[in-house]
Amino acid sequence: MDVCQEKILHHESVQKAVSNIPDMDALHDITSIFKALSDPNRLKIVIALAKCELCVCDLAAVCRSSDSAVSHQLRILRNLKIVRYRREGKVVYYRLDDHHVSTLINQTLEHVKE
Amino acid sequence: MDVCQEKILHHESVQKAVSNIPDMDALHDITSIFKALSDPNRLKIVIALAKCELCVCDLAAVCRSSDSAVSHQLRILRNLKIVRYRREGKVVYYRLDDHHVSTLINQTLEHVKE
DNA sequence: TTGACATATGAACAATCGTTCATATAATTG
DNA sequence: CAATTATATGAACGATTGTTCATATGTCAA
Repeated sequence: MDVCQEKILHHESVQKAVSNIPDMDALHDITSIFKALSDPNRLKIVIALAKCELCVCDLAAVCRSSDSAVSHQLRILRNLKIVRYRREGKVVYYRLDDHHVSTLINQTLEHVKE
Repeated sequence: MDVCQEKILHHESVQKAVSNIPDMDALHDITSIFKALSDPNRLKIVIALAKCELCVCDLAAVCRSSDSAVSHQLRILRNLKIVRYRREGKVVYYRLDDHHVSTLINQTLEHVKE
């Protein structure tokens, strides 16, 4: 696949567009967040946690999904630093970590309400 | 899979969280947008189009990808009403359609710059 | 220590995704 | 008309995803 000599119809516009594209690392960070929020159950989890902290079985109830499935999804959200957790005895409580995600979610919910 | 009688530790919090979860249709709409933006090439396309309209081969250059691949991605964005297009002779110009997506993208780019 | 409970995790599987390649369509040019 | 250019699309393929099931870990209570 050779894409270096690609034909371009509007060089100036392309150059301007390219200069506005974030670097690979930033791009990866953004798409990771969007991918995390593109699964219905993960989105439900994040929306739920935007209100208050909840434990795993609470979140399973919110998602109407199994504890195991939710735990798997929480690991993904944890790895992306979207959620934090604290253990209290047998129960593990999750809450949102990144405030960017909170505002992103709240803005999105506002848009949907329109 | 029986999830109706799921154990719940914090009934009140769960109830509050559930009442805040958008209905299935809205949920599907939101996750579709996020999924669209979770692919690096589609994100590049949308970021590029946030600045000005571009034709398919311009976008292929921006993504450093093939015309065909970009065309496939544009169809997805078209179906989600994220982009619009207009034909001018042989050339098809794309631009962002939904202003929600524009603001979402611009806000996200702002966050990344922090 | 044993049992019960809450959560985590690895393997496996079907389903979905994004690309490539070949081909089709649409518009322009000669 | 035929040739060329720009874009679209269907089929096929490997890669990734989200779930389930079985099992492991961690904590408490008896």
